[in-house]
Amino acid sequence: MSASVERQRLSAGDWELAALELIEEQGVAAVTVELLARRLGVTKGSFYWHFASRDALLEAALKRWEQLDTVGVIAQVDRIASPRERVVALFRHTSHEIREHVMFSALLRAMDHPAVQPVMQRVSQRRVAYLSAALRAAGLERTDAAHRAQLAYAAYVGMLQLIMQRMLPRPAHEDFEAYVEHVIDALVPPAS
Amino acid sequence: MSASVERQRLSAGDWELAALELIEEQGVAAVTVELLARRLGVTKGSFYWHFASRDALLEAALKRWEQLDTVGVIAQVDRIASPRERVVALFRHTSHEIREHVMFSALLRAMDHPAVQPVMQRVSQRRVAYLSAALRAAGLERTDAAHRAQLAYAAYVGMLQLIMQRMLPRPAHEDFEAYVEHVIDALVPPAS
DNA sequence: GGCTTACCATACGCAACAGTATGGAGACCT
DNA sequence: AGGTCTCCATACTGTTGCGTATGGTAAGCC
Repeated sequence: MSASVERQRLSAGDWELAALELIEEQGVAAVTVELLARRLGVTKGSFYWHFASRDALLEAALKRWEQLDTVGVIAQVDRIASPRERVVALFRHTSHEIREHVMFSALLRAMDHPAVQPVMQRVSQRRVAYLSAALRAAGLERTDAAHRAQLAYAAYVGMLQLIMQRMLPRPAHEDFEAYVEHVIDALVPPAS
Repeated sequence: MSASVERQRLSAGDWELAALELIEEQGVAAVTVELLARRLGVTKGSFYWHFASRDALLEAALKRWEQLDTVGVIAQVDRIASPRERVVALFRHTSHEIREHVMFSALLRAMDHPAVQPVMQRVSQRRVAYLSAALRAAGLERTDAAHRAQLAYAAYVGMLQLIMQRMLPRPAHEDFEAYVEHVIDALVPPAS
């Protein structure tokens, strides 16, 4: 089931990774100490040796996730020379990588939790700032780029919610492709 | 504090309204039987006379909310003759009414709950369908109108999340106004 | 004036979780 | 070989919140 099962002795990192897996599968609320312990084949006596509290685990796990996110998409797209193509590539890449969005959507549902909020805040502001800079490089002026970046990011977050939470029917593959092209057409400034 | 306080005998409707108030203030998770009873000046013995369970109350309250939502924005905007102006008015109205979004945002955070999901699904699909029809009347063809409606609604949902959950800094009034105009410019088709 | 109905109080049981106290077993040094 | 450190099991406490059982009281028939 999990890659980190079947070990005799655990480290704090093992608990963090198991927590991230569980968040991805069942959301933050499902991360209980005893369920995690069962999954790792130990009891909660072990957990409280590694962590002071459940919240301490969550913070550590989210810190780890934020680290991974920072070196994620941006690093891959950043080498594209043409500013406009860089933005387009960002949109397309975002639309096709499903896996990473599962985690993001799970965290989106847990914004109530005080440990989640600051992480999501930092991640979102970093992403919007990057997108805004890219749009400015692609020809928009400062405030337009900022507004367009917020609009695009809001559309991303919203569509993620709408589809993942089944508020809108999950579109067929080809229809979603057409939607993405529509979005690119509407939100990416034309080539200069 | 609440309008429904200071009554001797309660009806099921009083509990539903109190539940909606609580959801708006503190979210769905805060709706516990005993807290509600304290607010209404009674004990839980009363509650379980009116409702079979906490979930039954939630369903009844949400049903009531959905009713109110249906006759809400759409009815007010629908009388505007010009299709394009109707869409613009829809965008502007949505941007200025803050109060209603508080409830919507609270429900957005509770999509995990099985009673919330179908309500939000119906409401969202109804809104997207209306917006799509309006955009088509404003000159877009069928698939473009559908995609644009989804994009706009996703942007609404996403921006609501981003601001209400403090993932992005709450913009100054004038800056938000400029943002709304930017969105209208980007998403509403030009006058024919 | 008794009887029913509607609404509410009191006092439970129960399950889920967080967190604590304490001891034990193995690895590893010296 | 003895001691220490690390990791874990067991067995508790405490809280929160749902739901139930049962009795009480006021209002309205008859």
